[in-house]
Amino acid sequence: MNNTLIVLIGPTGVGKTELSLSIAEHFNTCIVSSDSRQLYANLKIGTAAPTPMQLARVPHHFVGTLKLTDYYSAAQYEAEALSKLSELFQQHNVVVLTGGSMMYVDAICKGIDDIPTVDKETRELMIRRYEEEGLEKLCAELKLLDPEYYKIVDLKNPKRVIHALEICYMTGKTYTSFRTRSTKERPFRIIKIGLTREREELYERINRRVDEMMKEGLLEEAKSVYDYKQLNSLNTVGYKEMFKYLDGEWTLDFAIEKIKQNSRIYSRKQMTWFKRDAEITWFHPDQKEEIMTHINNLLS
RNA sequence: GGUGCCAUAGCUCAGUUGGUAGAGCCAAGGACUGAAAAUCCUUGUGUCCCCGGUUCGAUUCCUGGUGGCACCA
Repeated sequence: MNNTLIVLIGPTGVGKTELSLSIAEHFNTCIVSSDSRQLYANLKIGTAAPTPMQLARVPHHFVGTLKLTDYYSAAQYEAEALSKLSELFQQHNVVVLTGGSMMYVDAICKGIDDIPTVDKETRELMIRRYEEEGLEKLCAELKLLDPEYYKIVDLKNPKRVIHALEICYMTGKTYTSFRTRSTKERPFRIIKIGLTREREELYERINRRVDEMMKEGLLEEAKSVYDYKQLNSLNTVGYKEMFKYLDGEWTLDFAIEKIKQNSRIYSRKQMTWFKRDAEITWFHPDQKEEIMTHINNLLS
């Protein structure tokens, strides 16, 4: 029997965690998380990370393993998660992967190009140049250094332009030369299950979950990491809004509304990404029977 | 009760020297390969409060009404 990775995806708040536990328990296996924020140990409440009780039910990987100050990226995740998977497949025929970080999921399923990691100095320099010289100047530079990528890159998106330039400067080669955009072969079979709900139903769940987070102490959690608020790990829905409140810019009620709103927007962005993936078979989270039948049909 | 001001997109408002209107927010759609819960892009027909009047033509000017706000009683 082939090793199989069951990939459970869907927008935030749809109900991935609970279903992933059921499936993992059914196959007596473990869960690999694909969530770029649940990775951080100090962001439990605001990222709706699995609770201690849930963690006790099924072994999880890549949950709460990072410090807020750690640098991390989708590529690092790809390497570490693949290595972890090959280890897990020695014990299990089936492993469950779940999470909402679209690029992390794709990094595992399709792989991403082998591009050097940008060092701290280069990134800081480029961010400073962006702030001092402006985006247009950097675009003009990219046009000279990598005309091919210049033609297709979103010239209004600073992160894309900056990253391409970082690679050009660090390697002396064009960013294009690293961009193969090819899909990598994986030594396991992948079954993609998408979870979805009616828009209204999903929004209600998201709104309710934010209220729950507040009751569980999201504000206290945000206070506890306030000193790190400028870090990328805290450029996260749930925390950035609480910081606005703590800084006196927003009222608490307004900040809570913004968390709900930004979570709703995030869920739509996730759906936009997942919609174009033809390999996903979609279900409502309540269709547990149908999902298990679907998986078992593919496994047999 | 009197006087003044206001009434335009789901919300906050701009504007039309009279030729039926546009910003921000919201919302929706999209992009996405080492910062991704990030970052970026696209999308605006609405009884211009209601009834009359003036006018070739009124959301715009005028009478009256309704609602809101302020001040005076």
